[in-house]
Amino acid sequence: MAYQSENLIAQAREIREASRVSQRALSERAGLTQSHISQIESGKMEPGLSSFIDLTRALDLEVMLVPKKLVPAVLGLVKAQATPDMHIHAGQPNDKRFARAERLVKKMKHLYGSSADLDRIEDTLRFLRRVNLRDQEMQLVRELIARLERYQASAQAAPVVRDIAQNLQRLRNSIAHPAPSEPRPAYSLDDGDADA
Amino acid sequence: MAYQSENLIAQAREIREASRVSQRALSERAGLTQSHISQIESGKMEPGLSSFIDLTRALDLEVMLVPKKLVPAVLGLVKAQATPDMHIHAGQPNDKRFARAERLVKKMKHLYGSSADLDRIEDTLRFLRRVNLRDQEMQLVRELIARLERYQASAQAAPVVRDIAQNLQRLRNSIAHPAPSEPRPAYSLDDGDADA
DNA sequence: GAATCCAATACAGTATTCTATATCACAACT
DNA sequence: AGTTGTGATATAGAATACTGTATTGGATTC
Repeated sequence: MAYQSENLIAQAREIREASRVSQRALSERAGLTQSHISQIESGKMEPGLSSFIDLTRALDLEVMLVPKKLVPAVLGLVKAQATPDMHIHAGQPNDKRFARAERLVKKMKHLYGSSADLDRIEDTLRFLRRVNLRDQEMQLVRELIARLERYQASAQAAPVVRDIAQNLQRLRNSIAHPAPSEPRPAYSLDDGDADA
Repeated sequence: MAYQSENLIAQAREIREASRVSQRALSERAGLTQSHISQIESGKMEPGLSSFIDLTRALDLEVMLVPKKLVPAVLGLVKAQATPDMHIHAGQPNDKRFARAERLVKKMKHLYGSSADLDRIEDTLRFLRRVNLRDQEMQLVRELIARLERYQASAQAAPVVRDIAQNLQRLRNSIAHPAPSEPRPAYSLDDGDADA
């Protein structure tokens, strides 16, 4: 099931990982079991409010209620403080990034001939561009694009390109088919979409 | 009961009352039952995280994760903007609309058994919810949902459901596989995190 | 006094969380 | 090869969230 809470949970997970706390260590501090935390983080179960609070408190976080209107302000506040030595130049808006990436792919197709992998990348980029990506997801995309740029002219570009294509597609699938729980109907093929 | 969540819940209740929204009205917008809300507010039961989020979102609030250190700052920010008379738009935000629709589908699956069409609708809704829809597109979705609500119990629901599923899927495909490269309004709502 | 709208409460049934314990596969390091 | 730490998973059972529906008593307003 696609839950409304996945953002919050993903955030908590990121912070846990960033602070190098293992699920086990956290479980002791928060008073939950490791298995429980694993299932929550992997989206296999939806925590109760109090479990979630326990979890976040153990990470030195507070759950707060903020008027929608103020969300950007708070976000700014938190972000400013959170990464004092993180040099993520927030410069380029995502949209431009995608535009550049698509141009790059086009150029590669033109130079080295088109391939199934390049086609896949192009297609997936076009898709991802339209979606609201979480920071974490955007980060992944950024990395993949950077890698593509780095290896574009390399001799062994082929396997790298394939890997990038696979990663992008995986991300895409995780967004397009976010439901891990339903008994998958037989008609749903593993990879592509049912679209036609 | 006296749990960690007492505060948050009390806060939510205060805001509900300040906005003069009855439990019943809120229950409809949040997709919970009035009885449920009453028990939550009176501390007789601890809501799940997602129930709580549904609740707060219906009150135009966001649940956010804030480093303990920054809590006073955020508190100040929120309080400064304190609500002289906050009232809630009658217009349902899209998010709520989707939540309701998904809930409806779930109910239908439960009542009449799940079908390929219902699965498809569920899947597609989950997808569309994540995407930036243009006004025109959102309008279509709204109409389709309204139709689903109207026909949910009808005798000839089946063909209607199928038609709705088809329409939704077509919309989805047009987004996932845009024919030409198209610009999109880059608009990032509430997804924020402090990245590691 | 009747009619509303409100919140609280009850109750039956289902679905899910949550605990506790254990295991597995995969790393990294000795 | 063995040890250790990681996260993912399995299973079984107790607890409880959640739905739906319905009723209650209180406060209003006509």
